[in-house]
Amino acid sequence: MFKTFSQTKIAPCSVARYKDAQSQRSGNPVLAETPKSTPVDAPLKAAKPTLRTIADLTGFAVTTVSRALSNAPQISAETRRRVHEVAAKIGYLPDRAAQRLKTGRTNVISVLLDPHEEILGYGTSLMLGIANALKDTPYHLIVTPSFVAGSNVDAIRHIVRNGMADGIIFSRTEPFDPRVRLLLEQGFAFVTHGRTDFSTPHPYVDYDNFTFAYEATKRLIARGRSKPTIILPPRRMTFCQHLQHGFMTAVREAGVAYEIPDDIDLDCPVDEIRDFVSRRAGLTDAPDGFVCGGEVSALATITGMSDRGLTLGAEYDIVAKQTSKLLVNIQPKVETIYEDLVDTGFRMGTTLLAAIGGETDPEKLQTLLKPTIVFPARG
Amino acid sequence: MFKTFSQTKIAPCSVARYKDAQSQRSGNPVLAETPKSTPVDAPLKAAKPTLRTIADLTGFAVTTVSRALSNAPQISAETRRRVHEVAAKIGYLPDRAAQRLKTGRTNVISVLLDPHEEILGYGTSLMLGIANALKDTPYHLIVTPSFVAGSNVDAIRHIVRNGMADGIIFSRTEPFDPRVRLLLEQGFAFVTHGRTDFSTPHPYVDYDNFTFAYEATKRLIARGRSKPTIILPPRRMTFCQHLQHGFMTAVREAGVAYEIPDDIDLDCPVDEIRDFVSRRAGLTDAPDGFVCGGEVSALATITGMSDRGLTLGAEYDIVAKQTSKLLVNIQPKVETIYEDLVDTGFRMGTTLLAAIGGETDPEKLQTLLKPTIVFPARG
DNA sequence: GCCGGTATTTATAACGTTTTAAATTGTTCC
DNA sequence: GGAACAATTTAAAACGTTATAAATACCGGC
Repeated sequence: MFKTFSQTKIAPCSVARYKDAQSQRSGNPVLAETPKSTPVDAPLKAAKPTLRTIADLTGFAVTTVSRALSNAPQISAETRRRVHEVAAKIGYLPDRAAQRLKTGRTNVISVLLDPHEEILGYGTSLMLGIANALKDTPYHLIVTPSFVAGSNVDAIRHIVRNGMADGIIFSRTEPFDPRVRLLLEQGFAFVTHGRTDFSTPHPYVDYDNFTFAYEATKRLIARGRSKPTIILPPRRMTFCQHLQHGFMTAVREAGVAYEIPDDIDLDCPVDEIRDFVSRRAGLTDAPDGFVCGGEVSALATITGMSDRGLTLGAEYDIVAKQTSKLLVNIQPKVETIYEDLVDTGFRMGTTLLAAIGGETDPEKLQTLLKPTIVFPARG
Repeated sequence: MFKTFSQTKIAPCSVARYKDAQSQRSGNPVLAETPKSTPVDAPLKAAKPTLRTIADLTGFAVTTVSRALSNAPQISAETRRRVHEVAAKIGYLPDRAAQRLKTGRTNVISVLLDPHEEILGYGTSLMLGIANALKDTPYHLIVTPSFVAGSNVDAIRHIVRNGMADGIIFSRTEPFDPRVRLLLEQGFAFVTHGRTDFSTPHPYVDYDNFTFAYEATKRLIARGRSKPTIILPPRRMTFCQHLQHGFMTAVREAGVAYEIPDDIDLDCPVDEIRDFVSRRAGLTDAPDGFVCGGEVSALATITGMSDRGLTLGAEYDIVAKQTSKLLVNIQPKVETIYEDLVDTGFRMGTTLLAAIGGETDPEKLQTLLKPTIVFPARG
């Protein structure tokens, strides 16, 4: 089970001749200079096959080959078969640049990266899901960071203005999000993580935060907590209202006391949340149940309460939104409701592809993911 | 400080006519149909200016304009000035597709995304940094996920084979990483986060994990801990050896007992680490000092120890690598040494650009980032 | 006023694809 | 045997840029 290592010598990465990283692309039609060449990876950079190559190989004209590959109707079945066969054999892949130049389609999806998404792999999970949806399509995923948090409308304007992508994905929407307004006005394909209050419908994938907050709060009350509270995201974001609404509904139904902290939110630095919770716990009428919109705030809450000598499960309970394996494995006493961000990304990807493909039915472009509630047996 | 909200009605996103997300790109030379048009964002999708536009406007030939914009030497100063002026005025931006088609350069950097990077914003921080380095260049950042963990050599082969990018960025290198071998063989520009043991040098940005582990271990010993241990990454990765080496050096120098768990690593699920720590703490001769390579493993360790009734700072200490604000703010008693991943990404970006630009001096393409040690005064 | 030479500009072709329009082949029918 | 027509295939042009090679303007010197 345990092993003692002898002190191993780390060979320093010796610095000798340095392989020129350039010198590619000299249109050598045969094989391009094979470098050291382990036999395995030798013939990689062979002459890149084009439509012309297939045309020469089959005897058809370039136009015919192009048509055959795009399965145009006027090509005979036999021709189509033969062309596809040869294309597959020589590993033909259409040149993105040429296609883009000719058609104006970029085959690019742009995902806007908010600095806030740095935390806890939110952005990464979403991207993984999106990439999964794009897997067997010609689409590439390019990430466009907005260096100024919140307002990446300039980045969007740039993408639209210069045709940098066929579609845009972004998160953290506000009720009258200027990004959504801009994209609707320009008729540019996009999908958001989160809804808006615009009267014109637009593609989105959202998590049902109302239900999350409602069920979470109910659970706290069912466990006998008499004063629930909720740590909300910044007020300007749409899903803040959904959370609040769900929380309030459960609270009203049960007729219990409650509290909504006003000067703290999920975007606050972790220590501020921790200190707030700790401070509040020291005053009278402190809450004994927490709905946490994220795992980090849940951890901050636990620490803050623990600073007052209060223990989770004994003096108070937490129900948190779970988006990774972090929280539940570290502190199993926190109850959670799961939001699958990889799946969310996947759905955003397919939704955007549908929108780009011309789908206009809002039914098919709007997804509200219901949380599945699986609380452990009452402990 | 606390505020009670009245139960707000959430207006459901009404579903009416749905704006066609397509119907772009009809080569309207003037302004393209202005949709609803808030006066602000109206003239966005104007006819995209090309070299031809500038040529017509200035009276020069297209070739001359191209040359002037690329600051070719044989263009007269006055011409260059005039062309730049007009280009700026009409907001000219060269067409990426045309440039790529003609030159073969893609102006694309590909970052490989390992599923393991999902945790704790590792990937996102790196990308943010890279994007920052690419900010004022024509380069775009495309993310290429490898769906099978660890071996994304196929993804790389695809990129190289089909000229999908000008350079590649990836992490988690192994001493004789097949990805590095492939790219060196093909003479393709890349930069890694982490070193290898190949005799041919290659561009990298790495964190000095030897020093990290050495200093962390020394700190534990200085605090009076008599049996340090270290939770290492998977053995196959290069930086595992660096960590181990640093740990062992400190241990040998001090002549203290130590222990290296063999069947647990940083990639293990959090609960496995927690359970392992807890189990071990229940046996004899348990370690009383932990060097943790990541924040998550540190949290797992705290919980595991806490399950045995052992408290951080009292019965044991932890020194962990810190890559976010999470850990220190949640549990300030953990001492940390910081690794700035955004900065790392930034350096990887500039390094790769240098490599693509033809730089071959290993001195300029290899960076080893020294941790700055700032431990609080002994408490 | 013409020469050689340099400085500057230009026309033309090409990158690999798709689109438009035209050409070729095959078939049926009188 | 050819007209009319459908089924296939094809040639040529275009997307916006850069590279090659050629043209033109400018200049001093004689």
